[in-house]
Amino acid sequence: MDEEESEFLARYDPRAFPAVAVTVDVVALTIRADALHVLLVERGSQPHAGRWALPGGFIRPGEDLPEAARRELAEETGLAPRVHIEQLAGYGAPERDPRMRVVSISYLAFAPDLPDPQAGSDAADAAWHRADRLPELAFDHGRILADGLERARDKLQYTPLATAFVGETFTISELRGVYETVWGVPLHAGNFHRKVLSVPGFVESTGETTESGGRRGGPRSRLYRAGAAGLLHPALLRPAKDEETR
Amino acid sequence: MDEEESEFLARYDPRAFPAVAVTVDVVALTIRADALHVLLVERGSQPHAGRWALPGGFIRPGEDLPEAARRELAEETGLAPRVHIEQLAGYGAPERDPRMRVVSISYLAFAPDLPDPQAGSDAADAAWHRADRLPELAFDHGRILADGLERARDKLQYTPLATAFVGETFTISELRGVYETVWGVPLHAGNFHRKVLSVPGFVESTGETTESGGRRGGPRSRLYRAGAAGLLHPALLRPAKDEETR
DNA sequence: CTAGATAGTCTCAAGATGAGAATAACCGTG
DNA sequence: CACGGTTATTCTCATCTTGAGACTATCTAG
Repeated sequence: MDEEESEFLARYDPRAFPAVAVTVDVVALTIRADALHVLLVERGSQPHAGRWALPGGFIRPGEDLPEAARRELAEETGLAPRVHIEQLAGYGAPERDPRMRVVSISYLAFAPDLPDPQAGSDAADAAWHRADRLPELAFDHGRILADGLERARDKLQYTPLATAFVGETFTISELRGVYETVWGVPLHAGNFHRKVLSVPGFVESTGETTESGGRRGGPRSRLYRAGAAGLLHPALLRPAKDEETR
Repeated sequence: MDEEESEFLARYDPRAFPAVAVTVDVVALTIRADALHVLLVERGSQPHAGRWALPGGFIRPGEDLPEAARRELAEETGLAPRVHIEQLAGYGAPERDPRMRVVSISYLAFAPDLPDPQAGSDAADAAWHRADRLPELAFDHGRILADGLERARDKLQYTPLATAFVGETFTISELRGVYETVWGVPLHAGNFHRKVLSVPGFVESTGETTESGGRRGGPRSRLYRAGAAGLLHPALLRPAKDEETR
C-alpha cells in the first residue's frame, strides 16, 4: 500500500518528506487619524519583490511561535515587542508560496497609535496602511489580513480588546472611537457610556479628568484605565446587519 | 550579524534550517450515552508508545491542511471523512515532540453518534473516550484537547454547531441535550424551547413528529432540521459562572 | 459673549431572559 | 384498563438589557 508505506516512513523519518518550512506572519493593527491601520512591509526579494506583505518570516530552531512573531515584528519594523499578541490561524495550502511548501502560523497584534516603523533587514520599506485602502498583497496575505480584521471586530464584542488600542488612561469617548473605527459604524454616545460603565471589570476610574475639553468643545471628561476583566459580560454586541442567516 | 545572516539564508534556502515537520491533529467530538466523547488512538510506536493521543500525522506533499485532517481521521479510525471540520489552532513549542521540531495544526471535528472506530495503520487501538474521564495524553495533546473543548463550548453559543451533534432531523429536547451535555449544566426546558424557535434560521420544522413518546413517557415531539443560519442572533448564552473577571 | 459640540444622566418603550406553572400526551406497571 | 410519573409545549410575570431621544452643564472657537 502506497499510503501505508508513506505513513510508515513518516513515523520513522519525517525528513524523508520534501522539506516543509514554517513561518509566522503578523497582522499588526493600530488606530491612527481615526482609521484602522495595518502594518505592511514591502518585500525586498523574490518572489513578489516590491509587493506589500505582512511582516513575518521563518521560525528559528528552539524558538517558540509567539516568540518568533514578536521577533519578526521587531526586526522588520522596529516596533517594540511589547504589544499584545495572539494567534490567529494556520495557513498551509500547497501552492501558497511558489518556492516550496510553506505553512504559516499567523498572529494578531494590537497597539495604541505608534510611531512610523523602520524597515528592517529584509524589508525594503515598512509602513502603516489604512485597512480600508489596501494594496494587493503578496502570497495569500490578503486572506490572512481579512481573517485578522474579522477576528478583531469579533473580539471587540466580548473582550476588553479595545483598551489595547488606546493609551494607559483614556476617556469613554476615546474608547467609543475605537469601536466606531474598527466596526465602521457610529454608536449612540449615551448608551455606549452606560454600557461600558455597567460591564464589571471593563474599565476603572482613575479619578482624574482630561486637562481640557475636546478640540471642538465640550466639558472635560473623566479618565479611566483598563479593568481586570478578561471577558465582557454582558457582551457589547455589534449592531446587527440583518443578514444573520447565510 | 548572526541574525541577519540567518535571515539571509532563510530567504534563499530555507532548507538550510534544521528540518521542521508539520502535522495535523484532530479533536473529534461526539455525544454518546448522554456524555461528550473524544476520539483517541493508542500510539503503536515510540515515542509515547501505548499512550493515548489525538488522531493525526504528517501532512503530505501537495495536500491541503483540512484535507490532511480528514485523511488522518479516516485512516486511523475508519470514520467517514464527511464530518464537519474546522481549524482549531497551531502548536509549535520547540520541545513538544522529542524527535524533532514539529509544528501541528489542530482541527476540531463534530459528528452525531457514530459507530466504534477501527484502529488504522499506525494506531494500536482507537476508541471514544468520555471527555470528563480522560487518560493522560501523549505530547501536548492534553492541552490541544482542552482548547478544543473550550472552543466547542464557546461556539455552541453563537453558531448552530449543536445541530452537528444530532441526526438529520431532531427534537428540541435532543438539541437541548447537546447543550446540557457539552456545557455540563441543566437548562430550563421551557425557556430553551422558546429561545430555539425564536432565533431566526436556527431550526426549521419538518412537520413530522416522533413515532412515539420518550422512553420514560411524555408526548411525541415535533421534528426539526437544521436551518440556514450561520450565526445565532441573538446568541444562546451559556449560564454565567459569576467569575467573569479575571 | 455667543454658537456649536461634547460628557454624562435620564426616561421610556421594546426585547430578551429566568423561574414557575399549566396542559396534555404518552410510558410502563399493577 | 386506570394510574402515577415523565415529558413536550405554551404561558405568565418580574427583571434585565437595549435603542432612541432628550436635557444639562461645560468647554472651545471666533
